[in-house]
Amino acid sequence: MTLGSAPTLDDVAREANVSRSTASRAINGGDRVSPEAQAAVDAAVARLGYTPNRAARSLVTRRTDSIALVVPEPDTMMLTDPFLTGVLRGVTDGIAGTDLQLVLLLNRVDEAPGRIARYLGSGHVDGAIIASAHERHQLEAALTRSHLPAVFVGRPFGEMSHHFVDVDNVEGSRLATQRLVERGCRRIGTVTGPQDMSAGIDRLHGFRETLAAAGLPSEAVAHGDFTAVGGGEAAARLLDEHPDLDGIFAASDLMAEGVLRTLHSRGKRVPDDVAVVGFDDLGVAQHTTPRLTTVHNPVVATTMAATATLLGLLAGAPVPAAPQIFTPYLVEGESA
Amino acid sequence: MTLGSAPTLDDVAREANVSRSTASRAINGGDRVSPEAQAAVDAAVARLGYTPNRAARSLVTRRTDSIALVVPEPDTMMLTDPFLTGVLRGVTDGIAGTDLQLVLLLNRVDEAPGRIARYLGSGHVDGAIIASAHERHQLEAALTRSHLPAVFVGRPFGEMSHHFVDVDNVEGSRLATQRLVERGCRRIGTVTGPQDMSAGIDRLHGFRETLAAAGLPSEAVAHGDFTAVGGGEAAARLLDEHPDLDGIFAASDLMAEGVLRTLHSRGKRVPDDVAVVGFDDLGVAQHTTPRLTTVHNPVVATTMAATATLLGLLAGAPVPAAPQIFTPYLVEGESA
DNA sequence: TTGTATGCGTTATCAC
DNA sequence: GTGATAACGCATACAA
Repeated sequence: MTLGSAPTLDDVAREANVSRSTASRAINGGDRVSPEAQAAVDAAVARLGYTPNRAARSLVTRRTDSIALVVPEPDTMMLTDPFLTGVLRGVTDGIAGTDLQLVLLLNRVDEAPGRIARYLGSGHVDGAIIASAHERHQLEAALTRSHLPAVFVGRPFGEMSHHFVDVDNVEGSRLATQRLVERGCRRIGTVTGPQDMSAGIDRLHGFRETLAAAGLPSEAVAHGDFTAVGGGEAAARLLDEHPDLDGIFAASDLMAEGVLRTLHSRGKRVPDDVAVVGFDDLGVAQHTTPRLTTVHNPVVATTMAATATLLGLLAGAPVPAAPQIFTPYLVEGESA
Repeated sequence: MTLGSAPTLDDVAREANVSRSTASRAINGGDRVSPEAQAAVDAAVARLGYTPNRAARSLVTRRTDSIALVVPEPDTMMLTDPFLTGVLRGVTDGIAGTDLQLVLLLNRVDEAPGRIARYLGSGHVDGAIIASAHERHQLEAALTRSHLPAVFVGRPFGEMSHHFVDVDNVEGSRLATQRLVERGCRRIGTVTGPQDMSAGIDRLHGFRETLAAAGLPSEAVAHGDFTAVGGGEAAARLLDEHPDLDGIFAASDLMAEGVLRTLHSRGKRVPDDVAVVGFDDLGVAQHTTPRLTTVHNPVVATTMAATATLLGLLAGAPVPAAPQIFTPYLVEGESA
């Protein structure tokens, strides 16, 4: 160990008066090492401030000890979505206690497609958590090809061969829509999420099913993009086509915020003229005027579960039989 | 190259009928390789789908080809700050075109301090971008000790030996405060950012200096934490102590949002009773009611500059003489 | 339980 | 311009 360079396993071994292999074993779990040797190595490690060289370890173990969090979201607006925050928090907490690195893979502005898929397929990470997947990104096929352990946060589109964890979006939108129905609304519309994302699709399904079951029409549908601005614009279109609307289900709180703004600017009182229910409960619902009635989406828990599944996969654990689906619940506000 | 395992440099060399050394040279810049050899190697690489093994390369080059983005923010609320979004975007765009990995280092909930400092000092990354640094994190000392190339987004506290890029916070808050003064406000207060962050400190300085220059008192100060909730609470305290306030400078738009909410709940009209100016212009300002007058904070540009500086450091470029300071500007809204 | 020997895939050195 | 060959730091099969 020359001055200035980091201590190596050899330095530790020398310091502890054992062989390199014994030092290695002591450091990695302590299997087949005498208590004395273990103590000597531990002491040497502490004294030298030794940290294993990740590259060298990777080279022989053929693992990188890092996982990727993929957010293939091309829209800058989307990044401000508290959803990403929750995902970040979930993954971060999920790998706490492990020595896994988190490599963040965001879509770059104006970049050619395929970079992320290529990266994932190139063995740079041991596994991946995929959030906010759009159908057009075609990550699923690439993932299938590369055999990289991966878990989706939110149901993927294609063959159900991918692992995923999700919130029950159909049930959530059912809760939201049912609330409007029970409140007495009879002309109910919805501002949907993107229809190339499973969350957007599922929440529209729940909406339609609930209204059908209640014997109410469900043709008042405007598509949003999970942003506040997009939600406001969708609400404007909705009101133009259906001026008599008395209830709106917005498929995300961010969009609901835009809906409230549009309603306000058109002089509609909430909830008296038009009742509104959102979806997510990730912080914005408490800050709207009036406070938003919404459906709680346990993003952090969902993402932590996804991370746990991925860790299991990496450890060679038996494959879970079915995806974990988390249950949403209604959160009282003043808007419906 | 056995089936299922990734192709190695040896495979490429064999396929191209050259030695491993030549293949390596051809792949890394093509210095001292004949055009024929280069072409043969390129073809082989394409045919095999070869990607260099990062661990092996790291081991010999002693570089990891990855940089860390450090957000030592313990408060969950803070993560939702659009500031982080901008930083993320800036770093991501800043390393576009390189093959650098982005390793995200977030503070974990309830974690013992020092993990991030240890990680940075352990040679796992080639460099680091530090955002949202609080004084108590003591990253600066650790960074100085480890000699890890690092660039702060936002001025650090201690010795000025660290590289950093910043927005001119003093000038920004001067613009904001001056706007209130010119509008006719005479009893002006501020909701500050955390006083253990340079942005929080500097914005308070600009506020005080401007009022002093205008011959106005500046004792109406309440400390916030850069969150909407904290801003609202600070505004409440401010109004309790100074009921006659006719202008408030909030040191961030998120806090300004809380300020507006508090003013609304107390029946104060904005801007007629109390004018409000924020700071950041990262998306929330356009969505408040009324639309917020604020100061544009070029976070993405700032962070991209920080990333560029770091890349220069890694490339052994001459150290920039002085930190880059970006200039903020006022953005018209309806609140002041 | 311990140590010896080997190889992981790459770049760098140095003869040719 | 090219190709052997030696590290880089670590984990592990195998012998002791």
